[in-house]
Amino acid sequence: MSNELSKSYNPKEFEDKWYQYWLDNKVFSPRKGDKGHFSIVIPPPNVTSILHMGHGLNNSIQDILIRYKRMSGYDTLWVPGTDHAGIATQNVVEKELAKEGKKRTDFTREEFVERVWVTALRHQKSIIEQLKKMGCSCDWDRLAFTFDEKRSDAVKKVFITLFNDDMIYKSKYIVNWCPRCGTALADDEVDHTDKMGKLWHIKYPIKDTNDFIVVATTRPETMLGDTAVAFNDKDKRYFHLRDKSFILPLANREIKAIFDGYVDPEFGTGAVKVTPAHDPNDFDMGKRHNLQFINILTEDAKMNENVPEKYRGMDRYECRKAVVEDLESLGLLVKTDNRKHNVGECYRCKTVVEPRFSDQWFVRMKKLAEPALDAVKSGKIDFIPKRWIKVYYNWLNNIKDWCISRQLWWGHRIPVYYCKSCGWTAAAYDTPDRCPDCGGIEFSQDSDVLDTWFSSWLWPFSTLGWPNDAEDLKRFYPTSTLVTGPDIIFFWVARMIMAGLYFMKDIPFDRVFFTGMVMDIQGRKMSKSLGNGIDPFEVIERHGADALRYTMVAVVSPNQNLKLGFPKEGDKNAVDSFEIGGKFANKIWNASRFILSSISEGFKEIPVENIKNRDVFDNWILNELNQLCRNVGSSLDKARFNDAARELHQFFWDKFCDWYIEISKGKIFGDNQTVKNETLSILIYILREFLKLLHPIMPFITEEIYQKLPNPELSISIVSYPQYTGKSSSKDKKKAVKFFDLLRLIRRIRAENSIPPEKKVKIFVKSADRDIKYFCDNYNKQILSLIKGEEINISENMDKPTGSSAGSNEFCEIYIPLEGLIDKQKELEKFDKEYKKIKVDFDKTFAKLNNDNFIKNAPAEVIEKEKAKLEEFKSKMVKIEDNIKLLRS
RNA sequence: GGGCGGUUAGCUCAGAUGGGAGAGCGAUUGCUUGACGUGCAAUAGGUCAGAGGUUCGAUCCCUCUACCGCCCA
Repeated sequence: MSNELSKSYNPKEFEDKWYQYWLDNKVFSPRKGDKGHFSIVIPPPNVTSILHMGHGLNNSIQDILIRYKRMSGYDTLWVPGTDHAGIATQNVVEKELAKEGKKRTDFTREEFVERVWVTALRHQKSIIEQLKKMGCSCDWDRLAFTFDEKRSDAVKKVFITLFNDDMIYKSKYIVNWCPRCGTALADDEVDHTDKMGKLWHIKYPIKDTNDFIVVATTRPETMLGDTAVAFNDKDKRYFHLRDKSFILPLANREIKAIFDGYVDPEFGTGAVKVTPAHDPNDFDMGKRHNLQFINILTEDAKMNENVPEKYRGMDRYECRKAVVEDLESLGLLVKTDNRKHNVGECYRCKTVVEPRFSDQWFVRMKKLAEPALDAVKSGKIDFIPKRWIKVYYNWLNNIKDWCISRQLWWGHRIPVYYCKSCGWTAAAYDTPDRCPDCGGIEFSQDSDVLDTWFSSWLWPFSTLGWPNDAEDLKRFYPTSTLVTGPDIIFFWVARMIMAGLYFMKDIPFDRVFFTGMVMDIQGRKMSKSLGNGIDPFEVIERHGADALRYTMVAVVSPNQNLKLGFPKEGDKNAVDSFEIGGKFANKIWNASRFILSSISEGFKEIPVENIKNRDVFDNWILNELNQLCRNVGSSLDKARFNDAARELHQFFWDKFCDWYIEISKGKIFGDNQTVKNETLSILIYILREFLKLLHPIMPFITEEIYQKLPNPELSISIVSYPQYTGKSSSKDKKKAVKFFDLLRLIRRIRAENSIPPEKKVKIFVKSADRDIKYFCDNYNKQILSLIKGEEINISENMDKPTGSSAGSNEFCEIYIPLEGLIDKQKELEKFDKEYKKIKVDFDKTFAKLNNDNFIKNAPAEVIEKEKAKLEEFKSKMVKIEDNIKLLRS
């Protein structure tokens, strides 16, 4: 038959083919249904480079949700897109230019931006290809970019609205400044790490005395910008200095003493130098005490004209060295300690940030934060895992205004215009025609651009057509689940909730699923500098996209980061985490191959409900499938992806392949044509339903096989997801398990006695159990083939044949005559060990049941269960005792 | 300094509402078994970090300690 599968699983042969097929048949387009909508907006990957493993995980999960909901009959939309990533992308291009020996400033702003566009679009193209390779079922007709025309309109609209609502203001403020990027950074764009540094203790002479005060600092060069020395306002030790001033060494300026609650009297001498233009705390004190703000650094962190001539033009670290040397030669350096202190670094380029006093734009956050807090507190938005809620609360409760201006070229230009004649300022879509104040006609636009997050916080509605009254907006907003990393809970998640509530008057999504972070096998973050990243596309190359997807979802746990290993070319010892998925795919492939190859010409599938003569195993596997439908569905509903993956794996491998297919062989290779057709029909049915259940996780292999089964529909992607029928019977389950236990017991005896496989053995079963007897009589052929037996005899009463090895379980005893091959001593040891093991359990249960308090307090059903356990242990023990007696006699 | 997580088999991790410790990988042993050696069968391996407490009963709840990680100042 033409429907046979090729000999081995080779995903390359069909993955691309099916993706194209899905596109051609518009499988990913929304379909109106009666179940309402389910929509996801992709966390837009940065166009700084191609995708990494974090994206692999994140997008696999989104696709699983989308495909699951699509099959479940929802009107489903997954909006794809990318992020222009202001600083990051500009940095990438600047690095490219540096390789050519050029700088950004060698170009005009327009030329440079043009150049960034080229890079951005190139990366966007790769990202889209990669998402397709992974099988992501995005609706590509709705592709968005945070910096495209539609999103730019949304950004302008939002800025202008907030500006007019007095929610945006411009102010001189001390911001985190990255001297390499030449721009301000938001608080959360600064990474803080503890680093070993030095604490210098410096003498500041007190004016008109021979006395001095000692201050300590980790950044001595900033002293050139000092404008005060501060003490705690309750520190009596220094009250006598209240009206004194100090001579600032090196600069020889006079600075005054201030008293402020901020100063910790326990720290050092209790005296602190104050540099209002270069330290955020000092900035606050400077404002409180009306100090002078002296900026001593240029934009690239060199000393400027406000320091003594000697130091001008020096880099901040060079200057630090010079200052320390000079202080030392003047005898003003008291001592130098080693000290751990906290250093802020630019999250994009790792340069140490410098607090800088400058003009910046801010959004007032308080008013936005409150409803955002309520949305989560009231449960309108749910977080998975829940613990992130606390982190979210904590941030919103301590919210600070958001610095949104960036001194970059790549980004949304701030839509603020200044009248060149009178300074009149307004936010507008385009350059105003005429100044309403002075009638002037010349304007300049603010040169700064907006923080990237100022466009991404609009993503859930800007992608659906806002600010237009778009159809998509009505149909898909609010979106359903957001899948993202907890590292951007402040940057992005919280702000999207604020923007949604402010502009749409509704939450942007009702559930946020936070993924774990992808780590290398040693538990370190994957990073370019460590070179420990795994390229998802190398994994696809080796194992296929299905294996990648399955593995990540199987390995992930809702609370935990995930560790993944993947050997580089030629490295044979390294762990390959993705084998899990590869092996599973291979198993599915081969089992399917077996089933398909058993279909002969002219076979007609019989609907399962029409098969009347189902046996114990048919009923058992159908019931297991029904349970599987329930478990997988509920796991996916709860976003417990690893549970779903495990359940599917267990069902298919341990139940379907190991038992059902094996047992069915006896039937499909038998003479009874009706039994053969019916069994094959059940095999096909189970396989097909399983493929549907698995499809959201492994879309390609499931489509490939599904299409080869009889009567496929257009695509497995759009058939209904199998549902739990509500009915389940455990009757045949108990019987089937009894059968499996019987075979396991026989196999164990064989294995323990190292009986060679070619040796066919006679088996004697002593049992009064009706089911056991039934199986021995009716499944003789299957049993003998599954355990390599010659014949099987069953009787309620029999003596143990001499020279036989024995084993027992709750329901039966098994004897296998071995004609003197058995080692009596070994046999005794085996029973002894087994007996001791059960005895421990027995004693525990026995003690429990003899504890009055237990009987008095424990629920009846628990007591019943314990009693049943006791009986079970007892019966096992008796059987083992009998065997021991026989051996000894 | 404040907060949040983690500590379960050699490794990676599961273990809803407390009631007989699990999976995958790895290890050991034996297998060209009518699809699969990316396989089959069997076996071994755990004071559930430590110490208290609550309870008839604790891997699970509470307190403290140790170590590891993350976030915020």
